[in-house]
Amino acid sequence: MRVSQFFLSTLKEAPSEAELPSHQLMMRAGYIKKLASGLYTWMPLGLRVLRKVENIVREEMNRSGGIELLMPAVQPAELWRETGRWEVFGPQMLKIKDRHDNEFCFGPTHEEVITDIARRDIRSYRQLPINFYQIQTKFRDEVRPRFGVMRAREFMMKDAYSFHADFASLEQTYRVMYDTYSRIFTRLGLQFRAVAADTGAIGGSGSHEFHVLADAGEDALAYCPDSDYAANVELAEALAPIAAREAASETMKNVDTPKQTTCEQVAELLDIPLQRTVKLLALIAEGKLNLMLLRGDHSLNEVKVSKLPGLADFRFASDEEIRAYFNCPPGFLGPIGIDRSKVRLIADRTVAAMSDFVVGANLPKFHTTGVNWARDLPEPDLVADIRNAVAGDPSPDGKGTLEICRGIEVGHIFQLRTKYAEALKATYLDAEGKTQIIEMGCYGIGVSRIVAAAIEQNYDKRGITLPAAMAPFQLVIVPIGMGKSEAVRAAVEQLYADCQAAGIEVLLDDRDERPGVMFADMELIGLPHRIVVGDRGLKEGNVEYQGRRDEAAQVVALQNVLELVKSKV
RNA sequence: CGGGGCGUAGCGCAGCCUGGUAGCGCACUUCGCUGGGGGUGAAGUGGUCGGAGGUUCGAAUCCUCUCGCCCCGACCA
Repeated sequence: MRVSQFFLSTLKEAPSEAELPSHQLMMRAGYIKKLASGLYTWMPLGLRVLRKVENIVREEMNRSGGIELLMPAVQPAELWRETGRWEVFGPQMLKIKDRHDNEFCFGPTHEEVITDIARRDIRSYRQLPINFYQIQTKFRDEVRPRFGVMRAREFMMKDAYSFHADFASLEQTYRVMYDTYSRIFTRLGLQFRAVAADTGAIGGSGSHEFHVLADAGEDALAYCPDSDYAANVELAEALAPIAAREAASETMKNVDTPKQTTCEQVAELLDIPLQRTVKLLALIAEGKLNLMLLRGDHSLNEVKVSKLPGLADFRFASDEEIRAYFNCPPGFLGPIGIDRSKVRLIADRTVAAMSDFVVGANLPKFHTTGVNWARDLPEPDLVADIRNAVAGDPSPDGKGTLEICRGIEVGHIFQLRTKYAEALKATYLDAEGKTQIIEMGCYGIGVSRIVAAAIEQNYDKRGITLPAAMAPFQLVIVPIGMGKSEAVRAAVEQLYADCQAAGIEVLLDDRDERPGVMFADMELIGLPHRIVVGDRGLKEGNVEYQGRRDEAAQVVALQNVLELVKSKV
């Protein structure tokens, strides 16, 4: 491709709305253009990258026995009412009406449609297992779209759905998909991690997320460097870091904390580590008050809390409710001397193992120090894992301590079991001629998000440094003074033709711009290899080669450069 | 949904407080010089100042409403 016949639109300054490096660079490099909030055009250059990702995903899916099809983006409401998700999915689903006033949605996902296909066309166990997939535009009306195509409303997704006669078959395909996803992200050249995930509302027995590792990631991941344990912190089990409760050594006393309402402030005033304080959170569930006790430096995990008995539909108590129950403002709440017949005390495992701790006195402007379980207050009504795991916690597999890193979720695989098949009555006849419910799995990859995530992981001060597998072109030829030097022109034209003949995706910057302009543009858009041809080197029969991530260029004989590039791409 | 901020040329911004008929940098067009890291000179193109209504002799500027965009938060005491 010649730049003069392509469409480049680079910017020196990023639009002010872009915050993340990947978003800024995608805008500056002219990969994408925004149409409206969460809606982006993939410009020619960006589309080439998107297609690279798409093709790798397709190749690997096909290699693993996936069968591609394409379902409609617009789906009838009727189908969603059958599974009850028309209401459940909520405002994230874009609902539309046709001219006859019939209701539809722009598909946020395709379990209903694919299961409808399965119930119509799958009749026998002989047709199972089967794994359908598609690569298609989805629409989810996000509360807050942000970071460009990272969290857009309209996005490209690969979604696969497998159907099985029994759970063992589902588990087998699930493992195949796990391996397929690992191969896809490896081929793309990304640093990633597969983590155990919460199955959430979708249900089912198994689920893994695939994350591209990046500081800007919206998810926190807990992993053990000494083993293969890895989980989303939402799910990671938090063990008590303290082996056993130590004996009480301090006497309990109230201290003045006139303005100190947070653990941080109290710890600072008393000049003690935050790890010796305990904070209380008042939750209301089933009309009852629950006090959650967490160490001062820990944070509540709402997913874990909602799984405790009687707390499925909890909410945080309001200030007014707290005052009514405790006759004390929030910030000074304490567990001592409260009516335990009305309030349930739920302690995190860590808190249950603490001694001589500091907690609110349940008295305005006072905290209590030297508090000990049993001696000063009855043991908790329930000891449970209610916090987010933190770095330094013991790994749940007992093989070391946890580290925390951040990731961008780019893939998610689920064992759906029979949830949708039951609702939509998707059945088959087994070998005995008996009707059975079909087992299902589903497997998603955020194709467009991968592009943003990859750039988030691969950029420098000059621009994008995408892995070769995703780069829009493999090689750029930059001629210096092409318009003036016939020797340069002849050399680059020959080289360009030779590269094309060799099957290299080559871009020729034939704009006859000043060198700095061309270098800057080509570095910005992220091409892995560059050959510079100028009169200066050509006199000696030389050109320059430089990899996008190389410190400096190397001089190469013109006659050898094609071989060099062939060995690199 | 709550809070904050911003809408002026393709992009980045100034002007608004204190009303007087719109400006800067980049980009773009033409010509010249230049020619290995976003060079330079000259001459240009491009904006109903997000929209509607109001106040005023006069509104980008003041008032009201509205639309859009961005950020933070969504109960962690």
